[in-house]
Amino acid sequence: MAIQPPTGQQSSVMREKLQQAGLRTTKQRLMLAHLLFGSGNRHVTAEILYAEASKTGLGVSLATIYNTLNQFHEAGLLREVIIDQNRSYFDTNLHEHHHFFVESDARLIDINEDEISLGQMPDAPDGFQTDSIQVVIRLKDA
Amino acid sequence: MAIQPPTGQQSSVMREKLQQAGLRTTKQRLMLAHLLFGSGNRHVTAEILYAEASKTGLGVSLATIYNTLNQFHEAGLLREVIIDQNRSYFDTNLHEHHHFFVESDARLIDINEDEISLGQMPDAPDGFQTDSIQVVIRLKDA
DNA sequence: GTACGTGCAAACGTTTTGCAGCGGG
DNA sequence: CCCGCTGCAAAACGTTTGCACGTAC
Repeated sequence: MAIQPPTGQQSSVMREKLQQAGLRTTKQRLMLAHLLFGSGNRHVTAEILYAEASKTGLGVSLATIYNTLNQFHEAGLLREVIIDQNRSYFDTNLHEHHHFFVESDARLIDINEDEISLGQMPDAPDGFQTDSIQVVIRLKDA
Repeated sequence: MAIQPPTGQQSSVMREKLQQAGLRTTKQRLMLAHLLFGSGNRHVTAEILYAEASKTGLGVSLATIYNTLNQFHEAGLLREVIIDQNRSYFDTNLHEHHHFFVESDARLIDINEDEISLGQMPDAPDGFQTDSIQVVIRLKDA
């Protein structure tokens, strides 16, 4: 096995992930992919990801963060969660699932699949089809 | 019975509504209340309401539209529906209910209460309590 | 009369865009 | 080598705010 480049062992995995999505494997995208997909499911805003990315040696501009999040989203690597008027959230968990939203600190929490079950859901009105079903449970401090 | 002011017969109804909410009955608020509550349940954005208000004789500034929507919301006369990243929706239907969202034209449609039933919903995590449960079914053109 | 509402314009925070230069394929 | 990506700054967008004036009570 070849010696890994300084960007870390995960590089080749992330490299493949980007290539499969039809995206060029630039330094910034590899680094962001590593932050996003390197450690389980995550919910990020541009601001959060920018803060993390800024801590790494590699510099990234906020514009690139936005561009990259949008590209990853279009490429199907991320889901968008519309839950807060003030910022966009992206979720690395691609399965249809639902969320708690803690209003006091703008934090998103996955609802465990076996804790929720939908009852009867309506058919889409004539001329439309259902794209997705999203359940949001807003939480306040007890 | 006294002769009604030129603002129309509904004025006294709206006047009471505002007074009960602890809001002063200004010309603008009465006009906006009439647009919002005068004809069944509605889903409005600031932009939509501004367009309608501008058509009436009475002038209103966009800032007043925003202020008024927020005040009505705080006073409990409107519900906020977070469903679109680009604009805030307000709903005159105060009951907990759910929505279709037509992505192609950013339109909100109420889901009839008897067409939907929730199954098992999770308890709020420790330290929190459920504030609201919102189901959004996103629609695309068939 | 006075506290609150309104209108305007300017400020705000988030997100997008135009463009010159860099770098992956 | 070329086209796409990056960074920066500027623009765009919906929304909020500061202040002078007007008005409900």
